[in-house]
Parts: sequence; structure tokens; C-alpha cells
Amino acid sequence: MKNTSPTIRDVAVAADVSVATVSKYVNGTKRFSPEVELRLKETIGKLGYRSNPLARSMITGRTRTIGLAILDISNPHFTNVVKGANRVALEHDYTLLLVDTEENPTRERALIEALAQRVDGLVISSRLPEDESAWMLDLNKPVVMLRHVHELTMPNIGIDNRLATYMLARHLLNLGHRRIAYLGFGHAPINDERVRGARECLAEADLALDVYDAHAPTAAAGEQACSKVLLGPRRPDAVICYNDLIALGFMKEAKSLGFRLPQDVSVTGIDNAPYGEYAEPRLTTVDTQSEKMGELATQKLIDALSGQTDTAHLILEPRLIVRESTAAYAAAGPKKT
Amino acid sequence: MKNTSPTIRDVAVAADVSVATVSKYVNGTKRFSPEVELRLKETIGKLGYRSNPLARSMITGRTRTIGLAILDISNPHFTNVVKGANRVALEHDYTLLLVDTEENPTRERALIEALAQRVDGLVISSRLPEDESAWMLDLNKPVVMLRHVHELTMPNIGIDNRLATYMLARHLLNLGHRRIAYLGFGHAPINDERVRGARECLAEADLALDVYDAHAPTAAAGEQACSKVLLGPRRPDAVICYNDLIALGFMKEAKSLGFRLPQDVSVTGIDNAPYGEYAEPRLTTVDTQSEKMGELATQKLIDALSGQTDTAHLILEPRLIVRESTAAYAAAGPKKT
DNA sequence: ATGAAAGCGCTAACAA
DNA sequence: TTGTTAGCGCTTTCAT
Repeated sequence: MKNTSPTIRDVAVAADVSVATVSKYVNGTKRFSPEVELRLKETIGKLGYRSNPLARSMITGRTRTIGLAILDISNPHFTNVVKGANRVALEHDYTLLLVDTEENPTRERALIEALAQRVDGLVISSRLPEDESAWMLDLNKPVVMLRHVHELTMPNIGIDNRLATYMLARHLLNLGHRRIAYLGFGHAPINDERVRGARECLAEADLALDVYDAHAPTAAAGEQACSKVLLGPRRPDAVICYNDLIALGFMKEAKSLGFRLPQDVSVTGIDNAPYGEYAEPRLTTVDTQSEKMGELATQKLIDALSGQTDTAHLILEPRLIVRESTAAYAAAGPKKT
Repeated sequence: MKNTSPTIRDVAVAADVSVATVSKYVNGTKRFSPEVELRLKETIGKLGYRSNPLARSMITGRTRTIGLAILDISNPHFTNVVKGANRVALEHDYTLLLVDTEENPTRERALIEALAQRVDGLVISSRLPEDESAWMLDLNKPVVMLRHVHELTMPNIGIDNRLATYMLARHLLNLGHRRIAYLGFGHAPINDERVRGARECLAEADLALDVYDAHAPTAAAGEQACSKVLLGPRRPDAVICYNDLIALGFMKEAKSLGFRLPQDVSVTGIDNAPYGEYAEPRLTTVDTQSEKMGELATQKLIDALSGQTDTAHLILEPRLIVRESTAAYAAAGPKKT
């Protein structure tokens, strides 16, 4: 176990050829006579030579590394994004430089700028409003944005948030619900779209949407917000949550407040997190295809990196997944047995 | 938006100093006269110069990057490991190069070897048996192993798996359970330790452990394995699962098979995954401090990178978390109402 | 078919 | 305090 790896030079000397030959051979740039190639192959094997990616990158200007900036790896949405991104990256022989900004907008920019220096391009998830995101264009690197942006001219990919909540609201209306609340996460720019979708749907039935806010996109925040929604002056008979995490927390707290789910109140999430299926009642939600988003964003970036310029944006279609946390509305029965 | 960034040379020329001066100034290696420093500061700002980390790394031999290899980011254990590792890395101004090997042992080695070339050191989680892991020592980079290894001479950090299942078994015995099964994941080397812990505890009460196996450490595998455990010839009244994911799947399926939890069968997991708390019944488990493992492993690696050589291994203590999925055993009552 | 030599952008002696 | 210079390990013309 030597502590300094062999260089291209060592190979050249040992195989009695020039460094240029080794380089070309290793990269498959040129072919050589059988004898030389054999000798090369052997000495490389014997020495255990591996080309130094740093030195190569310095010259080629490409690192074969993709930067992925997310807000919180604990959030299943991002977990799935990473999953998808990792898969596509590896398929194309790229590696992932991951930064979890931990929902901290203060550090976000510095972290992303630092990240940008070490990668060929970036996939970014951010809650910064568009008018504060212009600096991303000055990174001098291709960027794919993990949400739909309107003014910023960069490739982006998101889901149709308006449609997602519209579908949920429609589903609840179909079940007979009339007093529907939305427990959102106002800090996220996409929250507005989600409010709008639900509101538009309800407006068609001449109903208004009661909007509440959670302080974070987490189960704990959902738990915390529960009582103000269910024990406030306008008790809803159905609640659409910003995401599955909030919904899960909300449901847990609702049960401990004595509400029966879904009889007393229907609850929905958004994201189709894996654990919605293991909660009780199993969570009705909208699949936002997080993993696919990660895959497509990474693919888009790799395409851009290889000079392709495809369509600037892509909007995935949400899909409603009905499970047991939503049920037909049965006018006010007794709340507890 | 120019597409080629300014180099140290551009700054040197513009500020009318030598490149060495710029380099030293940028790195804070040396101080200079106020006039020079001011001029430097201004030109750097004007040109928007940022030192190229690749070029720097080539010389210093350090990338300020840590490689983290995990088996499946979707598994909450690893999600938390990444969370912890990310935090410590960022604190120390390192970035994380992440590789999710997707539980694929075939690709594992190649991926890790490639990863090793681009980082200063690695934190590795692997299910390879120790006698097939020796190649990790030839990576020529410091490696911290995310599980306790006995023969391999590398820093490592794990939890006391024997104790974890011992505690769970003891807990179940205390509740009056006598027929206890273990639903493991035989492919993981640590599974043996977990079997042993439970077995030893039961042996003290002259009881035997029934061991079953899930084909993956996932909820789906837990669901799948459920019927062979509960509907087989030796129906247990309590089941210890390899991890929370398997337990969650197991519980879901058990419920749909008509078992009441925990009355008909007590279930436990291991890991303290966030969602155990939102399942019903809430999952009794053992906290394995996954996030702390990620933190400590990364800290250990960074220490090693700065020349420190602390204790070679560290074993975290598991903590039992009793929730509602385990209850006192009430001798065979009617299974359904 | 193979090699010599000029750098990529930077740091680290060593000089001045 | 500041500058000169020699590379780090590699790729890439341009020769031979």
C-alpha cells in the first residue's frame, strides 16, 4: 500500500512509451499497435494506474459532476428527487455533489455558488421567489430548476400545482364536502398555485376556501397547526394539506383530539410519500412524481451539458391517489361514540 | 455574462501585482500593504474572480470533498445518515459527494473506487462481509465505516446491534410474551448480531427464537413476509423486525389479515424512523441514532483528514422507544370481534 | 503510429 | 513585502 498513486508518467516510463500515448490509450482517443496496447494494458494493471480526474478536469473543463441542491433530505419529496437524480447521473457516468440547505435561505446562495464552482451544472430546488433568483443565471453553469419558473430563462421542471389542488378539491366536493380548508405552507412560492387551484374549484360550486398556514413543511408543523384548524370557529369537514408530511402530522393530532378519520374530517396530502400508505387511515394524496422529477431534471441537465437545447420547461401531470383518509361526507353526526 | 471566468492571472495583471501575491491574498496566507490589499480587493470584486478549486486541489492534493456511499437513500436510516453527514461536512466547509448504490453489491465496488478518486476521504455503508471488504483499505484514502467491523483496521462506527434486539426481547418478555419471532434481513451482516441479541435474551428464559427472513429491508418486503410469519405453523405473539420499514409493512399486512395490533400480536422495529410515530399503532422501536452516526462518522473522517488519529471505533448505544405497537400479552382470546 | 512540448489555474518554495 | 519560477497530472496540438 503505497501512499502516492502512480501517474501517467510512471506508466509511460514502465511501458517505455510517451505520456501522450498513455493518455490517448487510456481515453480511447487513438488506437495503437497491438504490442504497445498489450504492454500498456499490462503495466496499467500491474501499477494499478487510474487517471486522475482532477488533472483531467483542469484541461477539459468538465468534471462529470452534477450539483444537486435541495432543501431537506428528510422530506420524502426530496429524498425521491435525490433517488431519481442519482440513478440518471450514475447511468451517464456522472456523480452527484449534494447540498442540503436545510431550509435555510440565508446560506442557500453561498452554498450554491460554492457548489457551482465544482460541477458542470446544477439541479436546484429553492424557495426563493423568482425576482430574488436572478443570480442563478450568473453561475455561468447550466442550471435546471426543480419547479416551474415563469420569468427566469432557465430550463425548469415542475408539476402542475394548480391542477393538483383542483383535483383534490373536486374529489372532496364529489364526496359531498362543502366546508373545505387548505392547510398550506405560505413560505413556499408554489403554495400560491396550490391555494389557487383549490379556490378555483370551490368557486365553481360557490364555495370559499379557508386557508391556514403551517410554519414548516413537516409532520411536526402539521401536528401543531391541527387544533387551530379543527377547533377554530370554522371547523372544516375536509382539509387539503400542503404536503403529505403536514397531513400525517395533522391526522395524528386530529385523532388524539378525538376526531375520527375520515368520518369526522377528511384529510389529503400532496406528494405521495411512501409512508402515506402505512398511516391510518391510509392517506389520500396526489402523486407529484418526485423521483421522476429528479430523473428528468438530471437528464435535462445532462442533455444541456452535451450541447442539446430542448424545450425550456416541462410540467408533469399530477395524479390523484384515493385512499382511506377521504370519505363521503355524512352530515354532522356525533363526534365521538 | 462571459463564459470564461477570470483567472488569478487576470487579477494579477489588472491589479499590477504578481500571481503569487494574488494567491497569497486570496488564501489569507500572507498579509500585504494596505494599498495592495485594497487594490486586490477591488479588482477581484470588479472581475468577479473566484479561485478555481480544481487547480487548487491539484496542487494541495486536497479537494475538501467527502465521499458518502450509502445503500438506499429511500431508507430512512440512510436519509438520516446523509442528513447528519451533510451538516457536519458543511460546518467544516466540506462538500458531500453522494453515491447511492441502490443495494446493488455488483456495482458497489466500482462506484466506491471511482468515488475515492475525487474525494479526500470516504464514509461508507456497505453490506459486504468483512472478508470481502479488504479492497477498501487500498483506496489510499481515509475511510470511516458505517458499521462496526472487527478485523478490518479502519475507523468505524456502529450501534450495538446485539443489545438492541436484546432490549426488545426483554421488553417483550416483560410484557408476558413467550412466543417471539424475529423477522430479519439475512443479507445484512449485522443481521446475525441482531439474531444473537434476541436469542440470548430468550435463552435466559429458556425460550427459543423463531427466525424468519425478509427479502429486502423495505416495507414491501415486510408486507410480503407477514403471512408466512403469522399464518404459519408457529404463530408468534410478538415479532421483532429487522427495521422499522419491515415492521411498518408487516403491520399493514397483519391488519389486513384481520389481526388486531397490538392485542393479537406485538410488533417492533429498529431505527426510530420518523414515520413510526405516525403509523397506527405507533411503532415501538429502538433508536439507532442514524443521524448522529452520520455526524460522528463525518467528524471522525474530518479529524483523520486533519491528521488526528483518535480511537479506531465507536459503538453507539441503542435506546428503546416504547410506543403502542407492543402491549401486555393476554392469553389467546378471540382473534376478531 | 508515436512523441515532444506547451500549457490548464493554481500554490509553494525560494529570491529579491 | 512582493515577485520568480517550477511544477501538480493530464490533454492536445503539432511534429516525426
